[in-house]
Amino acid sequence: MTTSSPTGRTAGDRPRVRSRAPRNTLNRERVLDAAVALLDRAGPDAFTMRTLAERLGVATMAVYSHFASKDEIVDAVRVRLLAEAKLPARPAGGPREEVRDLCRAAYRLLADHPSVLHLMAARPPDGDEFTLFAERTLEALLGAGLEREGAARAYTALTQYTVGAALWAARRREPGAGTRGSGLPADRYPCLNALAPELVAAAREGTAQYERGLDALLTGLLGAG
Amino acid sequence: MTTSSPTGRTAGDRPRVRSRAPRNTLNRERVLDAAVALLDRAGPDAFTMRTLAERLGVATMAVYSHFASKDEIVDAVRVRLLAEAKLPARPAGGPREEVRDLCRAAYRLLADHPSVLHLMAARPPDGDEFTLFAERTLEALLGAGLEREGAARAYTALTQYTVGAALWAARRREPGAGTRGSGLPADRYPCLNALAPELVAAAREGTAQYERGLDALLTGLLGAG
DNA sequence: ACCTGAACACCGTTCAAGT
DNA sequence: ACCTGAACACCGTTCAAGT
Repeated sequence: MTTSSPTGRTAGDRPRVRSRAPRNTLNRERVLDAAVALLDRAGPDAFTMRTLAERLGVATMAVYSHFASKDEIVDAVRVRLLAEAKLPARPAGGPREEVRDLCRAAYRLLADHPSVLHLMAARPPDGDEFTLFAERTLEALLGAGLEREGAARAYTALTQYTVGAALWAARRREPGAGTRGSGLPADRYPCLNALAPELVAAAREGTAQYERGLDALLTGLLGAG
Repeated sequence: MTTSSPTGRTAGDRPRVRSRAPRNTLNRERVLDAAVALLDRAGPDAFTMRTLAERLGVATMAVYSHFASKDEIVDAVRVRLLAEAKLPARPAGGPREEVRDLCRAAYRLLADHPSVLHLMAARPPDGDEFTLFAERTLEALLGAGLEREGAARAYTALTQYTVGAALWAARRREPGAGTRGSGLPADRYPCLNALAPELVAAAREGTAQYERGLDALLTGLLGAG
């Protein structure tokens, strides 16, 4: 990836020496690109103003010329990724299928970008940035026959379930997870022991597990359509 | 709260001066008590080894005589609170009611202790410490007629929904939340605008909203019992 | 064995200074 | 206007020392 440096710097013993960066290397766009990449690749713990600046090849404080604080960057990342979410085209199947496809798209976004997940868990979207998804979901719920309060409740429940499921799946994907079920006294916890393989499978599955639960929730909310 | 100090220290200008604490002031129990209190009262961001030690009236490093790291304390807090969770007595109503009551108890625990919520979101329980809740829920799901795989999937979906809903409710309870719905172009987002009051109400409700969604999910999972 | 204070390697952010 | 480096007030944790 590292082609010959345009600055012609010799690969000396103190590579940290950075001659002053060109006047307009940075802008909000470039900062956000690097932020998303860093967040997705290294996780929220490694998302640091110092390493972010390092990836950008610039001094730490240069970033503060474009964002007032780390929180402002985090907010902007969330807005960008939610805006990027590709919502499905309106399906032919009717309102129930549309709700299902919209939720699947939201789940996929969260599963693909663990960073957004973390950001959503820390501060659930409460308006402007989530508008398109919310609008179309509410429209479909109303189209499915729910009255106003029922549609609002159904939308909330669907979003809560989607975030919870994505969070679960993301954590299961991390290093030390998965090898459990042992160490439980079989006489005290017979069901847990008997169903250990199925539980591990359900936890490992992610998408398939989510979609089964989603169908159940939709059935409960909309009827057995 | 501050009664006269047993050490007879004069209320001088440097209250930070702490004469050596008695030999056995600390133990794991006392550390965990203070940790839970601090976590619940001040939130995860304020949960610091330094302030924890301060609450205990002891030097920061004293805590490390009983726990190897901050993570170990966090794990122990999670285990303790999950163990403390009061599960409901077996109801007369049958398996569906038992599942519902177990989930409500789990939601109440998470809602009452935002700290556990944060800890669960960061690392969902994967075995030993969650055993009793899992065992009884799985037993009831099998009793409701689900086969092994169906029970495991249902348990997973219920837990995911419960964590997601509690997370949502907890964040809604924080300072700047609630006053939204304005600023949206009504022609682009007609449903969102029309349902704004209902959405705010659903988000604000917490428990009632959770229980409606739970009933829907149970209906979808178990049939219209 | 248990508690302490100084110190180390981090972190986000302020500030005065460079161009 | 934009970028830089030193500095400040934090953080978790190591270490040598006290009792």
